[in-house]
Amino acid sequence: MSISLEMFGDRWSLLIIRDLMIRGFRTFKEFQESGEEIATNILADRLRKLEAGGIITADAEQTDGRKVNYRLTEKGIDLAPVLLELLIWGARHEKTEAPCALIEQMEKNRERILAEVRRRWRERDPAPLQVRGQWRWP
Amino acid sequence: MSISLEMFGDRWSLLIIRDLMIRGFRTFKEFQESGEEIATNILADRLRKLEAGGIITADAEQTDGRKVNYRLTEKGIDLAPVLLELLIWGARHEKTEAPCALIEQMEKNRERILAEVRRRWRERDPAPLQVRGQWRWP
DNA sequence: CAATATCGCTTGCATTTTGCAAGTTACCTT
DNA sequence: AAGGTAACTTGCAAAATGCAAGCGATATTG
Repeated sequence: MSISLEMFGDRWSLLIIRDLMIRGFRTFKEFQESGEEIATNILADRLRKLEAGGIITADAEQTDGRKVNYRLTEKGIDLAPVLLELLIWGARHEKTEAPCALIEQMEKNRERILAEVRRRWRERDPAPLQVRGQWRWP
Repeated sequence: MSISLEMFGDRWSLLIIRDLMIRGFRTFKEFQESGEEIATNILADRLRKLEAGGIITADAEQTDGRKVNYRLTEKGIDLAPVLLELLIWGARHEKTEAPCALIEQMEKNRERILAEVRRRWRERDPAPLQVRGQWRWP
């Protein structure tokens, strides 16, 4: 029962997936300016590898030929439960900013949050789940 | 909502955690000989960092002063849901060996498997995880 | 239409991390 | 006492990463 080292073996891939899934990122520039400080050569390399691994797709935008839209595939969006559990764990064990209510929220609403993430993906809704550092989930 | 790069930012930490949690590994030598081909200096470094991060403990064994027993802390065992979701995802998307039954097993028995993992941790049961003797985790 | 800006990269090189083989130290067995 | 074993450490080579600059294809502006 092995762990895919394709994304969990490096520092950036999972952050890219999270940003696609939760923050609603779509373009190279958004990743570049996200404050994560990822170098552009590494970003290009990781996007290439995630695409090769069937986790994201890269399509040129219609209205602007320079832009490329990156999106999660079904395989990619199926990582939502992993991400959610990871965020729950992080909130419980790694945060100092009173996260207790948040943890309860996330655990109680696990299925609802996952459903919402999947709905957004299906409908190509680009709005982030997270707004200005605050959770929008009721 | 950030992802802990302490373990998810490198190639080996998560494998070490999995081996502690599921395969029942306890000692340096077991990791060394697990077939993962991790270099001993890196292994020592990762064990040190996981300990510093509060995810594992390192205790000298009573009966043999050379041996060190590594175990997950509560913070560490709380990663079980993450691991399980990751294994489910891997089984669904990355395996060729007829995993359909296995996926169903894992998804249907999610809570039972987690309970079993936690029980073994609580009782310090070193046996690798099996589910009702039906199948093993290689 | 020409000049300029933007987007998604690539390139060259310095720095950091990793991998490999060979020790080293403390402890255990005979 | 001699030899083996467990858990490391060390030195050096190889690979991955980070950084700054540049490049080609659009798009926008004047």
